[in-house]
Amino acid sequence: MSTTSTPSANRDKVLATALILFTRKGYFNTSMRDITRESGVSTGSIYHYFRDKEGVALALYQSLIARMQEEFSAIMRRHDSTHDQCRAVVALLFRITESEPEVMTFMLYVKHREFLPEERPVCSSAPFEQMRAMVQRGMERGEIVHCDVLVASTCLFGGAIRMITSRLDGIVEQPLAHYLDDVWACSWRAVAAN
Amino acid sequence: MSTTSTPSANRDKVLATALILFTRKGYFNTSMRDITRESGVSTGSIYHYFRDKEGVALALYQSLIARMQEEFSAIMRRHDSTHDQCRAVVALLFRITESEPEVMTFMLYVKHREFLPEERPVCSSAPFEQMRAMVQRGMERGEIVHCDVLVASTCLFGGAIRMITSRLDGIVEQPLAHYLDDVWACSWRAVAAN
DNA sequence: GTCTATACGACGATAGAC
DNA sequence: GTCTATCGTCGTATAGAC
Repeated sequence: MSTTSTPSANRDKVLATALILFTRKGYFNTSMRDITRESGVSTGSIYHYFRDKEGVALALYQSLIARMQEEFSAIMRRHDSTHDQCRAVVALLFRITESEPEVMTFMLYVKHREFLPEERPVCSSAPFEQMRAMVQRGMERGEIVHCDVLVASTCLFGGAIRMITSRLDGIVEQPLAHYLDDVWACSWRAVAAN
Repeated sequence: MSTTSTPSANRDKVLATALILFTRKGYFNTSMRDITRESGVSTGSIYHYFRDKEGVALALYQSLIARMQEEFSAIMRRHDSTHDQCRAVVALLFRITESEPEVMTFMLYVKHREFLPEERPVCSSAPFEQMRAMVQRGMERGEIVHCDVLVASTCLFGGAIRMITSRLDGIVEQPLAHYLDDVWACSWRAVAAN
């Protein structure tokens, strides 16, 4: 019932392989030959589903952004206060970082601009706009100090996001769940009203 | 009086050109041909000074890290309290971001690991260790809440660093100086004792 | 839709004269 | 130290059979 009638196992296999290789070795260090070898799908088939190498990266990027957007929307429905919404976002990001590090790496850490020059930068993508919207709402409700929304949202999530990239870099030893309470305490204190 | 007797104008020209091109188009989108064309230095000369393309990137990376390290050391000498030291660091980073965006881009934003696999990630480089040392000291003095040093330093600087990357991405409209007071207020509140 | 074989261009790096 | 000319490799993408 999706727009493309046959989702095709091969197409998915290519995307899954690309996610692993792009995050492990980088986009430019991954050749189409690598993808054919690791996925077991032939060159011809790959070019049947995707225009070119960039097309593979684009499809991957958009599918991950869309997934994030849905998860964030679910959080916004599930929680009332800005405090609870934002904490749930951080908890979700921490959880994904541990269970699917490649997903997080590709979202936050891969320099899409170098191979997807047409695409908007991640930080202006839908999920990041949802994060800013939550903060905006919190300001209107008086939960968050009144100041520039961009500043507040950057400071609120900046620590957590840097914690994630540090973890992905191997600087942080323990699973992120171990730090969640402390990080959130600092983050919320940075912007909480009163 | 440096280790290499002749610093050579050509060598510097190559490094300056590489900084511009690597940050503007990315390392992999920049060919040695681009560097020869833009710098006006011939292929032969470049390979006289550097082992290979990676050698150019490495020399550039190390010179920028060294410069940062010196500037941070000067800050640590000039200020006493952790509060003042850390605020000076943020102010410095904001200033460099505006006056030499390529330097900041190359330091924070270029994925060195993809083309300098042997090098330690930026976050474990000397300047970042200096930042953690400042926080550690602040904790011992009672200026900063007692908690995991990594968490505190990540939360203290995370907002500012994300502000910088947002600015480099074009998300932030105003020069960073405009946000310095607000950002620092949030950042310090996140970790300040009492 | 899937495959193999291959064309073609671009790149990094070298050789060797000056 | 600097240059030009060139080599060999590799990677993307296509052609065309099944």
